[in-house]
Amino acid sequence: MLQQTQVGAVIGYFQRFLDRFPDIGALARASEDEVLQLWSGLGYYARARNLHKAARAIVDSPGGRFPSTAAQIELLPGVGRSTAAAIAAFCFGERAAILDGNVKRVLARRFGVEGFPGASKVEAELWVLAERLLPNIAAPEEMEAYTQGLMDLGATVCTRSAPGCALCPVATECVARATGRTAELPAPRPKKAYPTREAAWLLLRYRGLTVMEKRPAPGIWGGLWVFPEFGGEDPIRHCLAEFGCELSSHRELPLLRHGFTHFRLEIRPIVCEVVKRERRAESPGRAWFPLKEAASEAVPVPVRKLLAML
DNA sequence: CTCCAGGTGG
DNA sequence: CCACCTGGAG
Repeated sequence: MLQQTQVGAVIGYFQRFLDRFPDIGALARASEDEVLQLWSGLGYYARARNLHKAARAIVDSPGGRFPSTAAQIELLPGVGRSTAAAIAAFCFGERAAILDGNVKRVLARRFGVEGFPGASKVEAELWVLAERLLPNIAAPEEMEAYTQGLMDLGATVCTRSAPGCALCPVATECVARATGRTAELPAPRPKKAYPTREAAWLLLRYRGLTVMEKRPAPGIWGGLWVFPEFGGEDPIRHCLAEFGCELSSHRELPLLRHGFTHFRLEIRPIVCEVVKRERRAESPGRAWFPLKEAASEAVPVPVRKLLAML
């Protein structure tokens, strides 16, 4: 959950998640849809799908036990080099280097690493430094304090703005500090203009029900339920042809904007009042939900917002 | 409103 | 290299 997400946003999700899935077996036995329900609103839903897959992979593995080395842990879906190292260091005392966003900032400043962390060349340089800095431990227990200390240094002292250099244990050896460049290091992400996409969403209302469609994975909101999108001109004709629904009226709600990493989505919500629904087999991946319960399904934030307005 | 943080996988 | 989401800061 903490991959690409800050602690404050995670805590509530983490507690609800562990209440429902107290161990790997419980997670493995659950459906992907239920896992996504508990992840709904947290974003980056591939993490949830991967976590679920990882639980099943562990349960189905020969020993049925959680892998105990960084190299083995990294084979799990959704677990990369840094997360694998963090688990191995904290749980098994392995001498493995982590490199999360906070640590990258500490290293970039302390060693004066130029360039944007994320550029592959800079990334490689940071990994070399992270490995080289690992302490020569006498016992596995020592890895915890080192790893936690490094992460906390970045999270609480070597912060992005206004770092607390006066409190920093490595201030005297810090390149950024010595050259007065703590504000310039690490280099910011190169700016890039990103496009706006538009989408019209149909919010059908019929006897306290609404229809949603399951997005394919991978892709945006993969595995989540989203209002049907349509690109046509005429909601009345579209609803009849696609959903067998006769409308008495339809109205637009205010434009809803949602930002992604690489584009911005402008959602035009169209509330459609259905008076008559033709009986027909539901296509797979499309379902009617009671409006009152829809918000507890696996839905992304904009859908949640719109449900609150219905 | 805009900008930004934050790892993994393809 | 790019795709993937959201909330908080400014």
